[in-house]
Amino acid sequence: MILNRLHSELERLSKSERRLAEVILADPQAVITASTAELARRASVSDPTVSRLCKSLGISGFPDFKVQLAQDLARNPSQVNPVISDGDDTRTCIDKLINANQAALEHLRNALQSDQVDMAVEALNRATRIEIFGMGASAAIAQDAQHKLFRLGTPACAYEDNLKQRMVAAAADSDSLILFISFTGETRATLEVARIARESGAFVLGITAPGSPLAQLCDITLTSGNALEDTTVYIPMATRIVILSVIDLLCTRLALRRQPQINDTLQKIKRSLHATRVRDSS
Amino acid sequence: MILNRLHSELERLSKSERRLAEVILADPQAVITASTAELARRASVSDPTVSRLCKSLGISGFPDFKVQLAQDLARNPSQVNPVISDGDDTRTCIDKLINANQAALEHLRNALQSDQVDMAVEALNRATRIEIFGMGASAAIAQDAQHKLFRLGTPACAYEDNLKQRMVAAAADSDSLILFISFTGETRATLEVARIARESGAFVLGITAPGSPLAQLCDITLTSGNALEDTTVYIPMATRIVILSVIDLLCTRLALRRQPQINDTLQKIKRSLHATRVRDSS
DNA sequence: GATTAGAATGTAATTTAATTACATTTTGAG
DNA sequence: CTCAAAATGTAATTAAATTACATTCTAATC
Repeated sequence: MILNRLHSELERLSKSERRLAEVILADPQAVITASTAELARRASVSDPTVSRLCKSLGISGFPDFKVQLAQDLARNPSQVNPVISDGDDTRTCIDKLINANQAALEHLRNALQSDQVDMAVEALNRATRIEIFGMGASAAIAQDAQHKLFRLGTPACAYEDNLKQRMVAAAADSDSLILFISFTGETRATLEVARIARESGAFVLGITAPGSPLAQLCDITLTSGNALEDTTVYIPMATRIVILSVIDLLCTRLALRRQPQINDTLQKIKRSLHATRVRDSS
Repeated sequence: MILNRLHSELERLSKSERRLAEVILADPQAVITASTAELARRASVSDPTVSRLCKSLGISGFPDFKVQLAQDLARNPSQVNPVISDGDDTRTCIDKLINANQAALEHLRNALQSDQVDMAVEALNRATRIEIFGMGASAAIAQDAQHKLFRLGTPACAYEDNLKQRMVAAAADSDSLILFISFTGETRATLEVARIARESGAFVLGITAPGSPLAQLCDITLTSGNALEDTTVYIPMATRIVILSVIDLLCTRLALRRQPQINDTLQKIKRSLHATRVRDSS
């Protein structure tokens, strides 16, 4: 999302460039039909400033900028200011929230690397036992993951309690896979458990912030959507949706991977999940 | 849709223009980064032909054409069949899954009625105690809801166990609000608990299928996204995202409602949730 | 089958838009 | 207060797109 980047980099920009950015943010729709000169005039800056701003965003030039912006606007039609403010009525809140969540998913689309996903699925497939660790807000997600994974044939269990996590991590072996769910990947307690997990020889899979201390300890890391934090559209919920979607993807791939012989595997998944939904009432 | 028009008017066009149109249709994505000259060369026609084609479509010129095309492509993300099938590679899976989830949110945007939301928030605000009931897959969601709600000042507790739910429902009074999370709203066990809840005089709020037996027992019902089931893009995960988003919306509104005196309430929410995320490690 | 009007297309010129190069101004450190 | 570095604007240049015009093709008529 170009507009998000513009907003989050407002600080970084110089006076004229910021003025320009503000004009763009104020009415993005108008930009896609404008020329360099028009836009420059509207922001009371010179033409080259427009080019420069594009360059500083890593875009080759203004025409390209327009095209990218057009695409973004098409995806998020109601690009209202994504930050919820006090005076917003309920309808506005609904729209902003949904926009933010959709944007989060769009972010995920780009952030996910299919080879990483493949490797994670391969590891999940090999494991004879799957342990899932999530604390605080991630505990609910871990529980959700357990629900999905253990239906796919491998014993899976979620642990919220740090002490239990330690014990489970210590008891794990190379047949185990331990899935860490941690938004920031910086919690001390979680890091210690991860170290224990490594020593035990288990495969360590992280859904966390790439580059974080926790990620360093993982065999494979998939994004927790932490990059969304820098974004104006950041809403705590958004990252949860990102993590849930990642887990969903892993389960879907694993299911496909495990039953390649049956042509319409997905029907099976669907049916099984459908049954789930009805029987135990989701 | 420019591409559709291009396709349907192929007949009408002259030889060179048709050749050009075919090249565009063959790889529209490539067009939005190309220049007139590039595109002309690829179709073995002259530069002006490109301009002419745009004009004959009623578009002012090639740059405008590119912008419109970019928007179209962004809106129809590669027209993939949304149902995941056996042969799909990982990338396709990712795209389909994200598309489905985005569509689910779009559905929610239309399904949510702001007056219903307002009434639910009002009820949440009045309650001195909030109980949250979810079974099976909804248990994780209930836990998540507890996490969010109890930070807003009212004691909130999630129960997965049906027996505990019965006891809590029986013990509730008119100061209590009981939130039922049930995708279908048809589970017998849940219905019985709901009846007990009504008798106790508690306010009964349901996130479930409108019109379902459970919904009949609720004072207010918000959608669980059940209508998505009928849709081709239906993916189990999608409804979970719908329910989570509904809960998120309720919490956001409640937070705004409770602290109207402070101008930038959201900053507070943000900060509080930010703190949450860091402190207890999400 | 030749001739010619009209459409289609390409070539070259022109215009327009965008970017680069350079000069001037502003900003902030010492 | 001075100076260096950054920021910004002006003017020149380049690149892109379009228009004007010439040529070629098409097909209808004699």
